[in-house]
Amino acid sequence: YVDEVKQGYFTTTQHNQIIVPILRELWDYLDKNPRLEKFAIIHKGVEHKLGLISNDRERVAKTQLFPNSQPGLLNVTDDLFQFTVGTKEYLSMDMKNWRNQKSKTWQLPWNTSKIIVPASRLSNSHWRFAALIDREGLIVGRRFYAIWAKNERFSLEFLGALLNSPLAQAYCFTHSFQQDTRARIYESIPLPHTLPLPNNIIDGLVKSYIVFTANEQYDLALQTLLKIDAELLKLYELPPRLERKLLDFFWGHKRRVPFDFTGYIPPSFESWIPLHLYISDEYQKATIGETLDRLPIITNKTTIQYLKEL
DNA sequence: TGGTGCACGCAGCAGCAAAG
DNA sequence: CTTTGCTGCTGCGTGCACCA
Repeated sequence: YVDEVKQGYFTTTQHNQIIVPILRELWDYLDKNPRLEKFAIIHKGVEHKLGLISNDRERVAKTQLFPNSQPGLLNVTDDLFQFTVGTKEYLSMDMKNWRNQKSKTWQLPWNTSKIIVPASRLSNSHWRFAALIDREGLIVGRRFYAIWAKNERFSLEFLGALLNSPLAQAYCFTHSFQQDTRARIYESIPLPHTLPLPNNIIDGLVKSYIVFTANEQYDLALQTLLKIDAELLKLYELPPRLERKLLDFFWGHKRRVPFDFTGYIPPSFESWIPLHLYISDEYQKATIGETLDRLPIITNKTTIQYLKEL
């Protein structure tokens, strides 16, 4: 007998089960790409004294500003979405509440701009988490990680688009089996070989998306979000077949956004057209509502079920 | 300069709770 | 029962002091 795959093809879980990650072909294709850790530094949020959160949460977090406090996030809320968050709290900076007096996490530059991602998964679906762009200088508790860009040329809008993209989300889904997404999983998200310059098209689209969602213009927000994903995927230069496989991975899964988003190109649409061509073509001709009416009807249930199970 | 041991702070595990 | 999310706790890796 001859071994047909190398041992490295497999990954082990914490229970020593041997598994083959989903979308293995895609991750192999991106194996030589730079990883997030090369361009960004990630830290866990601050930690309070043992028992303090359970017994006296009011002492560390209030809904109103109070002396020696800073706006921030302590727990995940229902209105935490990709790019945006509704509910914010004010966290006490009082050293008496610190888990460790010498902790460096409290000294981090919280009042600077950064990306915030949750420490635990937000859903069991293929959309695992939501990345926020924080320009307010929020301080976060240990249920979150903060991500600072190492390079000035690396815009926060691009970083946010990258983390919220189907590629990063699929990567975390297929590489993490725990309740929590570990820092090293976020750090190892593959990046495109060539990064865009500041003020690129993605930056503008992300800024527009945030405005549209704030104004509850969800049709425009959905169109913009599709464009963000399309522009970002273009940078990876994936073979159309692989890009399509990645997008189909999300068909039927609810995305963490304040409107309905459950898929890209219907699986019954059989040609391997890249997303940017698919939406640009549709976008020229019609509004998104009309587009949805004109989408091909899914007829082959076996095919759909097969794609869902991939 | 390199080797060793130790202290400490954080990452992540175990287990709980709430909600459906 | 499952899903989602949280906190208490602790093993371990990092970094530093000390020594040759």
